[in-house]
Amino acid sequence: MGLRIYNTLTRQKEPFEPLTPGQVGMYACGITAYDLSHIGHARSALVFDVIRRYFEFNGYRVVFVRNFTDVDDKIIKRAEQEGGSVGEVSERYIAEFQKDMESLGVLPADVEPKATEYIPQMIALIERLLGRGFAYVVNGDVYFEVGRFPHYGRLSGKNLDELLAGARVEVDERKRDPHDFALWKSTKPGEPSWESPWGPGRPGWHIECSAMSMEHLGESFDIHGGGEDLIFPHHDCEIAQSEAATDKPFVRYWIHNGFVQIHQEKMSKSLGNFFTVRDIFEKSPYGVQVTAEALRYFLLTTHYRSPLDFSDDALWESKRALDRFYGLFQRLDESSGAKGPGDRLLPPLFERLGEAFRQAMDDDFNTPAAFAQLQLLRGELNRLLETGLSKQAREQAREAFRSLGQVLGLCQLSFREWEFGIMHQVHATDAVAAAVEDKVDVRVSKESLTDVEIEQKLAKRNEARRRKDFATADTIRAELASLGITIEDRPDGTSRWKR
RNA sequence: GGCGGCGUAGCCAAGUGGCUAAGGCAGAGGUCUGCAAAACCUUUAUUCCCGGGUUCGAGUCCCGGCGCCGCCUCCA
Repeated sequence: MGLRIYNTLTRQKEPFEPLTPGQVGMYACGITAYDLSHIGHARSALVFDVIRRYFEFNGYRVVFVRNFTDVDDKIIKRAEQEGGSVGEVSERYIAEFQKDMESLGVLPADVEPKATEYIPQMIALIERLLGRGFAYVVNGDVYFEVGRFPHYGRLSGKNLDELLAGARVEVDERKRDPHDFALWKSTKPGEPSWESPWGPGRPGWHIECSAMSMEHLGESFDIHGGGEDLIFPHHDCEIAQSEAATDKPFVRYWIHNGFVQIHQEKMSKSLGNFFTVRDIFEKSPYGVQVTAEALRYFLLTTHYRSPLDFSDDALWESKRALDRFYGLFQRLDESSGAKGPGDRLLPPLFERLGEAFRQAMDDDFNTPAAFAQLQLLRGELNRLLETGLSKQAREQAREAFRSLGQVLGLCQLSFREWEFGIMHQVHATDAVAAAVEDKVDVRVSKESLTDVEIEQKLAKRNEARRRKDFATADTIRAELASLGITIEDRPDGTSRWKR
């Protein structure tokens, strides 16, 4: 059936047909680098990361561009506050963003252009617009004249009359229409500026994405996306500028992700109700990889276009769901020497659930439905494990999760890297609060025993169990439990353990 | 005021005209176990915010309510 994508432009799902067979050009609006990224930024980055991974999973050659806005009012303001230069501020927060994305397992884009490195392209584009009569110059500023572009507002479904009716914009007397937007802003004292045919200044926000995307992907390309708040005015302005300049359709598929909310309210800097990605990692009682996977899982349990309510409880619920996967991976790793009566059932199982997984992802990247297939596969394998699977079959099973999980960036760790402990008895939020309050690093206490020491204690315990000395056995188990180590006894008298 | 979206079990969340409404988390009972843990089995929505309508048939389409959210200004 093939991939179908919900296109904001047409407000319906459409079959995906790339401009060039086998290739995909996609551009995602990245961050304005003036502060640490919050979970909302992470969601957006993750959504496009997964979309990109899924295209690659399907064998497309993808060119993925994600930009950085490194000059704008907020960065300038921040630089004034911090006493640094605009370049220092933006460089710092770009580095922080990249650090956060690496923690989260969001792959770097193929190109990560910065606005200030594309000034010549922007100037060229503005000149084109001036030459074609879509823009005008006023005292060193250049504005795009929205009235000249017949479809302005098509993406957001707005028209100029409606916009005016609800206008909350300050009317700038120099503009011919209140909705005309700046392509080039003349410099003010103390601000960074570049030379241009209209005097020193800096680019408007919208023009940078048009210039950078066309530079790397061409005047028409497949996919452009970002948070849903960018639909208007940002993306409508991009369409207007780009198409006015080229007379070509700018983008074929517009993809927008929904917001992260806190208590049913938009998470945003201006509302002050945000959690940074850094907060999550710092407060987490788990290591980076485990926290990242829990956060990824959480952010993908809701379809990308729906709002997603963030809470600690919901995040750690995702962690618990992942525990079940890694518990299975641990069992799959054990060499029991079983013959494997269930082996022949595996190929059709992988076939069926793998196909269902692809169908889910094909349906506008329906990650929640795709998760359901992985969970079904988990259940089936747990059952088959009881009937018996050969070592080879178990390796294939693990590989199936690795392969499908690759698309979502999940299930890639070894079970020894996963951390099961700590949250089993204690409520997640309490544990986090306790850890923060007591300044106790929970991870330290969990790692206070080496694998060898654990094995030694287990050997002592199982020796006691053989003597039916259950008091001693239970004492050892309690001791390990207090260190965040869980014991699971096997039927044959041996035991496995989890951190 | 204009535009758009959402309302499915205790919680999270798929499903957009047709077999018995996915899946997860949490809960309950059971199997296994010395006891646990894990896993497995059973169990949790005669019903999809409310009221009409279209249809042989609707959670799914239409109309009208109610509630919530977003955009219209920088914003992922």
